Amino acid sequence: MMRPTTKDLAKAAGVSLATVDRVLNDRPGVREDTVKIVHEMIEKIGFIRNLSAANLARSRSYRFLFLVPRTGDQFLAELIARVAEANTTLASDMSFAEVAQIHESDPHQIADYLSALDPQAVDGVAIMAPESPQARDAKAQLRRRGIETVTLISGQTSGDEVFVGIDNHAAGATAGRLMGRFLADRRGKLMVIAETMRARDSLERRLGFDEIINADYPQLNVLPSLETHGDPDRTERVLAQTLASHSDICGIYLLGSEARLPLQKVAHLRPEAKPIIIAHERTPFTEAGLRSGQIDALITQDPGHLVRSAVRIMRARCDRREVLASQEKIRIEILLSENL
Amino acid sequence: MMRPTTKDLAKAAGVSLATVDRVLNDRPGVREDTVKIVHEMIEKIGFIRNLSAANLARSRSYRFLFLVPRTGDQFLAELIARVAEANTTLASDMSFAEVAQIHESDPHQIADYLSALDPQAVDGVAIMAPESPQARDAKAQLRRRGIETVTLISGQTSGDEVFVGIDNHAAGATAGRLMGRFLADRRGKLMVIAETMRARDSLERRLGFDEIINADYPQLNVLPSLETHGDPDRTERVLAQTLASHSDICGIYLLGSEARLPLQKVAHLRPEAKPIIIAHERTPFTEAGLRSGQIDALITQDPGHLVRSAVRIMRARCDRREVLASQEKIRIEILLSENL
DNA sequence: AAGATTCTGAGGTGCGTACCTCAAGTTGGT
DNA sequence: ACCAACTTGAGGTACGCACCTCAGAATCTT
Repeated sequence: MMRPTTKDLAKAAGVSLATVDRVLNDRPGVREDTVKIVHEMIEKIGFIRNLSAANLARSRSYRFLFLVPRTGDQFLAELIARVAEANTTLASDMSFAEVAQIHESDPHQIADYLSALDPQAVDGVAIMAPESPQARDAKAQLRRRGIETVTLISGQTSGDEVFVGIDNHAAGATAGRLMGRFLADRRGKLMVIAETMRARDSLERRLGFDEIINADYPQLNVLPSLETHGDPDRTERVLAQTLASHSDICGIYLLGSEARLPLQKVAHLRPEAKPIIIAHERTPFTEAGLRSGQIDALITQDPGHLVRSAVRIMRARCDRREVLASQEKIRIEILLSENL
Repeated sequence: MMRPTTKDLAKAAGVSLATVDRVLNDRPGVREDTVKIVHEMIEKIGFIRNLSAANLARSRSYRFLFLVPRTGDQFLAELIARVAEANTTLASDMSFAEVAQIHESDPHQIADYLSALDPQAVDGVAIMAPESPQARDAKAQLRRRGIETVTLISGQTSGDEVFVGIDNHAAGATAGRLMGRFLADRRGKLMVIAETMRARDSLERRLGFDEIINADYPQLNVLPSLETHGDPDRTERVLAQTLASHSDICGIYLLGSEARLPLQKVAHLRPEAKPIIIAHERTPFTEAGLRSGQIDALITQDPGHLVRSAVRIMRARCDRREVLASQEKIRIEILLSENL
C-alpha cells in the first residue's frame, strides 16, 4: 500500500540515494547505463516523486509576474483582480503572482523592463503586450537567463513559448457564425469596431469573422474596421459617419475588449433598426448590456482561467513537468443572457 | 523576504511549537486566551501554513471515489477517462481518484455501497446517481462518518453538500434561446427528446427551455417530451409517430447526454425541412454531428473540469480549506462548429 | 600508475506533525 | 490544611521525504 520512496528506488536499482537524486534531477555525474537502470526501476516499482517533500526540501518558492498594459479597460481590471485572487490559493503552495503595469505603446520600455528582471527574484513572466521585435528578443533573452515566459491573450509566441488565450481566429469565426444565424435572412451591412487593428488578436478575429460571413452569408456585407483608439470623440465621429453613409446596418461586431465606449456611442446615435450586437469579454458593462438586451451575445475567455492556466504552465515549466494539455486549453465561451 | 514559519509564530506568540500546532489544528488542550494570542500573531506576522510540509508530516494521502452509473453513454466514458487523466497529476500530490460503477436503477444498492465505504480508506466520494431518499440518507451518514461527498452533474444536494455541475435550468434556457434565435421567424413545433424525464436534470432543462420559448417565441410550440429509455426500437417508434402526426417540426432539442440514438433515428427518418437541432454534451459523436452540420449547437459542460473541480472541492473540505468559488463554478458552454 | 570519472554513505535541511513528558492548576477526601 | 488524583497547558523531539553537499572509495582512461 505504501508508495515507494527514493529509498526503495535506490535499493531496487542497487544504487545510493545520492545517485537516485542525481538521476531524478537530471544532474551530471552518472553513467548512462546507471541512469537507464534507475529509470527502468522507476517504471517497475511505480515510483512517483512526492511533490510536497520535494518542494519542502528545495524550499523553493515561485514568483510569477503578470506584465500587462498600464492603461486598460474593465477586462484588464478583471484580469488583475484574478491575479490577486489566485494569490490566495497559491500562497499555500509557496507561489506568488504579481502584476506589473507598463506603457504598452513603447516596445523599448517593455524590452528594458524585461531585461532588468532578476532571475533570482522572478521565476516566470506572463506577458500581455503588443508584438514587437524588441519584445520578442527580450523574451528570448529572458528564457536564456532562466526565466520562463508565456504570452498572454495576444501577441506572438516564439520558440517553445506557450500561448495562453483563445484562438482568436476561431473566436472571430464564432462571432461570425452567431451573427449570421441571429440575422437569419436579414440583409445589410455589418460594422466592425476595434480599438486598434494593429494588434494581432484584432486582426485574427476580423479574419475569422470575415471568413464565415463571406462563405455562408452572402447577403451580408462586412464594412472596413473602424478604430476607436480609445478616444470618445473619434469614436463618435467615425460611428456617426458610418451610420450616415449606410442606412442598412444590421449587425455590429465589437472585436476589442473594450465594448463600453463604442456601445455607449451607438446607443446614443441610435441606428434605425436594432442591429444584432456581438461583443467580446465579460465585464460589468457588457454583462449589463447582455441582460438588458442591447448586446445579443458575448464571446469571452474566463480571466480567472487565463491567470490560473498561465501560473500552472509557468510552474510546470520551472519544474520541468508536463502540463495537462486539455486543462490548459482556453475555451471560447459564448454568453447569452441565459448562461451568464 | 522569508515567509514566517511555525517557529517564528511560536516565538512571536511566546509559546512553544507544540502549542502553535495545537492551535493551528484545533486540537484541545490550549487555554482560550492563548488561542487568541496565537491567532492574533498569525494575523500580525502574516503566517501562512506550508501545505507541502504539513502533508508531508502527516504523510497524508487522499483517496477519492467517483461513483457513476454502470451503463452509460459516451459522455460517461469521457468522464471516466478524465478521472484517469486527473490521476496522473494527482499522484504527485499524494491523491488518488478512482471510478466505481454501480447500477443506478436500484437506490438500495447505492445506499448499501455507500454504507460499506471505510472512512479509513476513502476520503471523499463524488456521486452521480439519481436522487432517492435512500441515497440522500446514505450520503448524510457518510458525511457524519467523515467522508466528504459532492453531487456530480445531477441529483439533489442536502445540507452543506456541494453540487458540481451546471445549472440545468439555465442550460435549458440557453438551449431555448439559441433555438428561438436560430429559427428566427420560422414557425412550427419543437420536439424534445430525453432518455428519461424522471431525472432531475432533464426536468430542469425542459423547464428552462419551455420558459424561454413560451415567453419570447410564441410562434413556436413545444411538444411533450419523448422518452427513449435508451431503447433503439422504442426511440424509432416514438420518433416516427411524432413525425407522422406533426408535419411542421422545425426544431429538435435533445436534452439527455446521449444524443446518439435519437440523432441516428432522426437522420434515418428524415423530417422534410431540416430542423434546428440542439443537443447536450460533447462526445465524439456529437462533435462529428456539429462538424457535419447535422447538429446546430451543443450545450456542454467540460468533463475534465467537472472531475478536477470535484477533486479540488473534496480535497479542500478534507483540509478544511476554502475553495475559490469562481473557479468551481461550472460553465454552461455553447459549442458551434467554429469554437469546437 | 596517475588522473579523471563515477558512485557511495553519512549527515544536515526544510517545515509542520504527533506523541510523549513534565509542570502547574484544580478538586476531593480526611 | 495537606496530600493524592486529575485535568489542563506547554515543552521537547523524532519523524516524514526528498534535496543537497562533501569527503572518500571504487571504477575507468590513457
